[in-house]
Amino acid sequence: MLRNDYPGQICSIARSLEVVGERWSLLIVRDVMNGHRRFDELQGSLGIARNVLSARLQRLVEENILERRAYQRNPERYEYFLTEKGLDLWPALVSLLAWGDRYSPDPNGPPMLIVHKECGGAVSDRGICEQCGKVLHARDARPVPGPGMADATGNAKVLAAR
Amino acid sequence: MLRNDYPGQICSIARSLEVVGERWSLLIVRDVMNGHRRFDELQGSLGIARNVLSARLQRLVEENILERRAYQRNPERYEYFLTEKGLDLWPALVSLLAWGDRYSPDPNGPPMLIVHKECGGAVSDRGICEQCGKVLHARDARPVPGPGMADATGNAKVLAAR
DNA sequence: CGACTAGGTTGCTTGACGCAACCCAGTGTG
DNA sequence: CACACTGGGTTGCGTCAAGCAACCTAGTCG
Repeated sequence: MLRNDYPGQICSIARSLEVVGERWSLLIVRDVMNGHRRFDELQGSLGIARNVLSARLQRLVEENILERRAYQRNPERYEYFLTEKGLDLWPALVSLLAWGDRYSPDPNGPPMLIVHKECGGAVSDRGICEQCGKVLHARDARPVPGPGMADATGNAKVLAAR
Repeated sequence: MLRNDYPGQICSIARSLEVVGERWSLLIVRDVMNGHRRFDELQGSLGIARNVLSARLQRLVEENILERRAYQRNPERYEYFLTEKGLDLWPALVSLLAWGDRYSPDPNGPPMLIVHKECGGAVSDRGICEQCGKVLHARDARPVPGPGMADATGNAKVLAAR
């Protein structure tokens, strides 16, 4: 993927991409938002090489996008959680999702939908509830499998189980 | 940077990133939005290697995000323009811009601001005019150099001239 | 005649990614 | 007691993409 620097660019987009523009980074953030919190779970869901996943997680933790917490001792085992900074990537992910749905449509319909937890309304490309009109944030919404989601993928199972 | 495939991912975010997640791609789209339309201009502004820029432009044209048009003959010289598909990446770029401004702040303030052409209002992270409340699209807004923009960069000059 | 411009292409080197194998501590299983 | 399994990684190796500099082509300018 990307190297993580864009020398000479004086632009907040470039600065954002230095952090989350590396190959896999945004997909890791998306997966953690969808409830995948452990190393093996992420590795299986993404199909990413283990050494690369390890490097990305370290970077995302350093950048304060993820937080690594032990969920047991002896032996220590870890989970990754999104920080506020990580959760605030939600609008960008929603935009990319909407763009992908519009321009690379699945014949069966979108594989993933995002709905407003409070009222169940669909979420627009701007992260706004189309039913109640509220401007939403990561915690206000929830992914649900859409009509295009294949039957037996890991993602589908996890999403359906939530 | 990124390779351009995420095998096994059934997700519109992954599909979007297969197209625009490659290193430099989104920055090229941003630059074209900001009025850089020619090969050498893009190369200078971005500091990207010429062979890589050539490959990216070809891919973006293939994907119907950019359009290549001759602006003269003898010899033929070309410019690149955004298609509707390319223009529709604007909300995602605005989100990333806002995220970068919030979490990697420039001590002097944001280097680039986006304003609503019609009323001059600032544009929010959702691409909404904070003054008149309208949901905006690429053509409704315009970048202006912010307080953090250094004095003599190529970007600054171009932006100031618009 | 030589230099310059615009828009690339070619060749070489470096570094990131993918893959498989291995490691380690603790927990079952026969 | 030996053995396998789990979770969370690390190591080594080969390949492919990115960075850099040089070159190419068609036409214009001095």
